[in-house]
Amino acid sequence: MLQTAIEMDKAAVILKLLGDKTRLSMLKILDDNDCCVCEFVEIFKASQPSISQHLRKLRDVGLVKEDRRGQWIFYSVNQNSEYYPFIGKILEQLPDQSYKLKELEKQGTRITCC
Amino acid sequence: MLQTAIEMDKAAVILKLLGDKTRLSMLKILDDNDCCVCEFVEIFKASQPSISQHLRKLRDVGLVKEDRRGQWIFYSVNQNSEYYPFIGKILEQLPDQSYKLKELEKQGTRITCC
DNA sequence: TAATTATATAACGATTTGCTTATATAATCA
DNA sequence: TGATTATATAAGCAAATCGTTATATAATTA
Repeated sequence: MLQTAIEMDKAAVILKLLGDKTRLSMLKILDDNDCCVCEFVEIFKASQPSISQHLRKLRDVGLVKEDRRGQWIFYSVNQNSEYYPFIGKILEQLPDQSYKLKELEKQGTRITCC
Repeated sequence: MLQTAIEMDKAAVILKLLGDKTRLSMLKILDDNDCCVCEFVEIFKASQPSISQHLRKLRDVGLVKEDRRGQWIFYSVNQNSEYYPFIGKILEQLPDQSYKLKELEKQGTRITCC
């Protein structure tokens, strides 16, 4: 094995977090783009608190970080996370989700909002 | 991407299954060895029904298969599963668990039982 | 054939999870 | 400054999860 293996316990915690459709898609999207909460609300047709709570879980283990820009808070993948190499190998096996952001742009929802 | 990406929904289901310390360790062990239920009971210091139920979940999605040999039922990773490439990339990042089987052998628990 | 061993399954309870509603905070705009 | 917009958080509830105990089934052994 090239890099140090992740501990079994920690791996299970991270995988459980990824074991939710919304959070998994979020991470896949964030791997390529910064994104704010209201965009996720639009993309997943979910409530704002629901999205916020998912993001909090990802942030609590350091997988994503937040960055306030004026009124908005943008989230991005934390590439310095000790888990980044681990989840990277998972995310790269998932289908590209960039069409979801393109849809927002088409709707004008991306620009209007953020 | 070289191989076809796994669907997002299916990936989340599989990751949730792997998001349990016992099941994750089981799969890592099974990736290298066949193993019977009583060995897992010994390895994880868990009850027999608990182990059986974990194995059932893995079997229900086709990640493992069973093979009765007399009194015992041996489990192994199902390499024909459509998810095998996906979980393979995860398992290869986990620390080797073969010492757990070696401990059983030292105790004589492996031979006695299976 | 009766007792034992290995495993599966069902029923139940405690805990966790993920959503909802309600409310608080922070930034912007009129 | 007051209203609006974006976000976070708390409380409560329903569903899912995971272990336990009890029991059933299948193979083996005495």
